[in-house]
Amino acid sequence: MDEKLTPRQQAVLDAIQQLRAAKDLPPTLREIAEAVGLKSVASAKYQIDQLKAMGYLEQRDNISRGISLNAQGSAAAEPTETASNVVTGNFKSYPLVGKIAAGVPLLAAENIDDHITLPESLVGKGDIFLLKVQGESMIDAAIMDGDIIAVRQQATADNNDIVAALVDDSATVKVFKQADGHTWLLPRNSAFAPILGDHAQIMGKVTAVLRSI
Amino acid sequence: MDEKLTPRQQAVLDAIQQLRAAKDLPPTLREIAEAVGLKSVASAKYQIDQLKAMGYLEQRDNISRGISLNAQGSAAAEPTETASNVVTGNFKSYPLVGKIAAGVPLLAAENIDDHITLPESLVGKGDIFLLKVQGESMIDAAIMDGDIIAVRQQATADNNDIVAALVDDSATVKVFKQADGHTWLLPRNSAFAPILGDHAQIMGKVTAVLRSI
DNA sequence: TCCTTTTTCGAAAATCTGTTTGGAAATGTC
DNA sequence: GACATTTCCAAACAGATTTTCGAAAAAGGA
Repeated sequence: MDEKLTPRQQAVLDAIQQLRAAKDLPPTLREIAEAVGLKSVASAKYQIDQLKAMGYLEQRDNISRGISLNAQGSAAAEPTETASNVVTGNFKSYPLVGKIAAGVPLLAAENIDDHITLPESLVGKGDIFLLKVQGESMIDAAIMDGDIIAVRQQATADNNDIVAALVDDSATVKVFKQADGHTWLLPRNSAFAPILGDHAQIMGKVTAVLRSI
Repeated sequence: MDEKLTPRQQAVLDAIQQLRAAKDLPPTLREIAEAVGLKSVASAKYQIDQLKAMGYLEQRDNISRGISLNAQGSAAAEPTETASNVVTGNFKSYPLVGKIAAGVPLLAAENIDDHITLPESLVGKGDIFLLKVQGESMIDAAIMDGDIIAVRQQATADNNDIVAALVDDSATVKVFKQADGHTWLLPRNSAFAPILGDHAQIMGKVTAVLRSI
């Protein structure tokens, strides 16, 4: 791969920068083609693909206006093939559920304290909400008081999954276990006792743990 | 038209701001709907139309991602008063440091495996890099093998800070302690022994812990 | 010239995104 | 309850945007 930029490539980069500044939005392929004098979007895409391979810019798949210039166009910043691509992943805004009001749907407005935007790759796919952990009952599973956990909503779980459950209208985080026809919610702290979870409502499975120190 | 914002309207404004910050792109109606828990794009459009009529935002016709917050809508810039403020912060792309090559600056390209974009409020301010934890030596501090930690670069630390340090060209995470004129790096796992850290290089202080399950 | 590589093009396909529509559900008022 | 208003929904639609494909044109090299 050649290190130098062709005039056309330079023009494309300039056009992207200019269009982005003008409208405060990254341009579409059509807009780029028009600005540079290419008559087909496919030609614009060809140029974009080249520049992407050289590391000058990034483009998110199948997302409109997903082109972003790479800060330093240094071709030295060859994209490492081994690198998992967490960067260009999707971001979503997840609700942080606070005190849970009895008899109210979990994600009702009155239950939601806040929204936090996180990369989907961190918390996983599905219907995710966030919960702030109270207490030390899961300390041996490396979940501390004050941690924020991501929970994927599901009505049941597999044995040994870490789940969030509603017991007597308060949320708790425990290990899910079914045995002898009963459901148990096990703490991961020898100072706490298992809870019989037959009447608990499983809110979902814990998919991520976040902690600010 | 009422001047006050309903909770939903506030959530929509917050979501727009967060999503825009996270991806550096205005969100689509579907992304907004998903973020605030609306199940139909039409509902999101309804909210957008309301806010547009109230002057909180503008939308360019028939162009993708054409939503822009109105500066005047300072009400939008302010996070909900009741909401804890993990949200509205800036988003930055942080380098994930992999294997550390001896004699090479920490953040040289060859040390960096990937970049992950996260809210600054989660990892804190300063020069932050990410590190994947290897081993169980900090399990009693709720840091597991495979966790990703955020490290704020600093040459020294206070007693009992959790730090990342370079010992014999390999990175380790320990508790920092100075006593008797010596620097100690203490594990948080009774199966491991303290390390004399007089010749270790402190890389920085751990400011956040992330774990995907 | 002959051949290879690079670049462009047009058209169709696939996907994403905004809009419209009619109705249902929730909420508030009388 | 009856009624109006607000909010939400699902589906269909139309326009916008990216992707793919084959082929042609342009550019270089031996």
